[in-house]
Amino acid sequence: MCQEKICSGKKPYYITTAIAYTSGKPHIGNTYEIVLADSIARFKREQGYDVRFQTGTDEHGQKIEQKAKEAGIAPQEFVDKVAAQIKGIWDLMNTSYDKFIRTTDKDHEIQVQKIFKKLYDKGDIYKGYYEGLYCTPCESFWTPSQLIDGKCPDCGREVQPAKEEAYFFKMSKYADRLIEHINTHPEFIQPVSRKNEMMNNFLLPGLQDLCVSRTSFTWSIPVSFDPRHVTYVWLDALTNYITGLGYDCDGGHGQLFQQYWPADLHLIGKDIIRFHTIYWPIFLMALDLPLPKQVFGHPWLLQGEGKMSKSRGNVLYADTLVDFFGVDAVRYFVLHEMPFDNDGVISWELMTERVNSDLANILGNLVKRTVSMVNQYFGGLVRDGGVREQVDEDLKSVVLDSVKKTEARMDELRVADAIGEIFNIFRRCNKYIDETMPWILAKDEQKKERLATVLYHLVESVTIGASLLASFMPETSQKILAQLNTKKRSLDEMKIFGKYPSGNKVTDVPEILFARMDMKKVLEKVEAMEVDAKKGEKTKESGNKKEPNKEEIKPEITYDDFAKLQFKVGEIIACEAVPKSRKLLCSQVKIGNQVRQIVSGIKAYYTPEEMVGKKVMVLINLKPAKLAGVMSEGMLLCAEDSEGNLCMMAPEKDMPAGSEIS
RNA sequence: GGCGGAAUAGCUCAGUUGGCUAGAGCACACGGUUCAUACCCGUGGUGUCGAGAGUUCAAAUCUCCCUUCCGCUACCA
Repeated sequence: MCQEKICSGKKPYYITTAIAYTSGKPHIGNTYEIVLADSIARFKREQGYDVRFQTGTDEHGQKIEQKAKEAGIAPQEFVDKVAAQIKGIWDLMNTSYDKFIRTTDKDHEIQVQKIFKKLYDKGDIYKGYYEGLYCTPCESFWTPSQLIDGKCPDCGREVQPAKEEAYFFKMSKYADRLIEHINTHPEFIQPVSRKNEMMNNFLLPGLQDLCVSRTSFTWSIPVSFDPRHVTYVWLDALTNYITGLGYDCDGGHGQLFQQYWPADLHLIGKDIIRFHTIYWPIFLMALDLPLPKQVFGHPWLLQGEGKMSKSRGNVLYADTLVDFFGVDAVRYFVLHEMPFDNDGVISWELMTERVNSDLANILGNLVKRTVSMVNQYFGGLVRDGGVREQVDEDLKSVVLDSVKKTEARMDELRVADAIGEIFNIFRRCNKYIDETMPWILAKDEQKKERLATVLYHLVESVTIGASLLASFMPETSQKILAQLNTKKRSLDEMKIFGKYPSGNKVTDVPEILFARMDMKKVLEKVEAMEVDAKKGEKTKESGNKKEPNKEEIKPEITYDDFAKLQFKVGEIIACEAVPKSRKLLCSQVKIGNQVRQIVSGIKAYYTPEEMVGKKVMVLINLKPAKLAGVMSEGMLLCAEDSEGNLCMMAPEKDMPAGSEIS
């Protein structure tokens, strides 16, 4: 422990989220991470750590360059807008970050250039050639494994083998050190199951060198000594964790860096574990810096039915949910619904259920009935009457035990479980009311002191529960404590039962914390909202540019490009649903004298029966592919309207199956 | 194809080194209660613990095999 840390009397705790990519508005799944990080950061503060909490945005890259172009604005203007939007959502979610870094921040860019140069001078970065399969319209390289059906995963077009000059980082040089580190620090990669994946798939078979520069786009940080090249994603993005602390490659870092590096926790999504547990530690080794203590790859929050797609207009955004349910309800949901290492699911139904059963019923109702009784029986005065019974001991032990367990769960980063422990307090309180039956006690003047004691214990328990809740639902915690006319307890103060000042007066106007919601009404409103959204989108389309995402404009092609496609008239002679798939129909299509099997995603619009006998337009030279395990040898062409309704393309007059279309 | 994980109540999942009638939350049904937001409390499960075989006095838990699903990864088309 260093001098400063002892002086400030607090141990430092540096937590980061991944930086969000500024390609568009983050949905609720992206928002989950910042809320999770926030609850951990807040709890660490409660535990007395000197917390630094950093988040931010990743703003470079080809995709952003393209999006900006589509929107007809400069990349900087584009990322300024999106970054502001992201920050707005982080703020809406009431997250307590200390630093919001942007990779377009000047000081970050300068350091990235210096780091690049330093690693080059050191010999860890060298110039070579990037070989891969190139998609010209997308200006992107792909590895064979990234291709989808042999085509560009972005646009679905053919790719060509190509070569591009690029700088590479010698990953293999540090591999042994990293393997050693991972083996001697079992806590480094969380959840541990990911450790094996990294070891078996990357480290043990031998690391490939990593491409760290590109020449195919310009919206990134130029390589200082070779300006044709710009820095390619990871060296730029990952270093935010140190540049955000004022790291200086030349050694002139300020106090922040000395105080908080190495990070205690990088909180990231499970999709980027590899970059944080392999490339990032190796970069740090190359820079002679200590490694972060822990990387936690959290699971994802998925939307029910797995169809979070913008075109369907059903993507859930944090601000929409907040409008409906309130900030703390959304915070509660995402934190509670996400187990440690399984993906969670969110939907309007689940969200409503959770709000009703946990927040309105168990918590809100408890606070209301408690405050109401204190008002009704004692004019709002909370007083310890000193008449104890056995049941009080049980309440007390559950409350105190929950405090300990909450802390234990948080130390393991099991946030969902920690919240569960807190709600145990509230559940126990409701039961306590039933056991002690204050309304019966109230009828007997001689039981008055017992009644006072019961209510005192209740108020005390709710005070502790509400204090514990502060890291997860800050506003609600405050509201409850305000109603009880008391202050938030410190963690140590929560470990003692009976600190609520006897004789204190609670509010005489108890407020409903969470209103129960009618599921039907919620769903009706949601439906209305979605219809509105679609209308809005239509008017946007017909009116001005604004939302350029909808109308995809493909680059011009030559006649030769077109001539590659071969279309014929096909007749559906048999058709059946593909088992185990929601959308697919499998058709036998007669084309000339051959019959082909073609799978299409049209089940929602056509029944197998009505397909039979139709003459349709078929793309016949598409490479066969397996869809849902069924071979498909071609494509039935359809028109699709803005709401996603499909219609088969058919010859306008009857033509024999097999007729060539051109 | 390789490595790893999972399969337990209608749903989401607990189940530590094999050991008393296999649990929790939600949902559902019934009962109680009225301080409270039709709320809270209690009671209720004939669940082949994915199938099969084995080890054992005893297996959801260990071994083998099969099936299905998931993650990471590779490759073929």
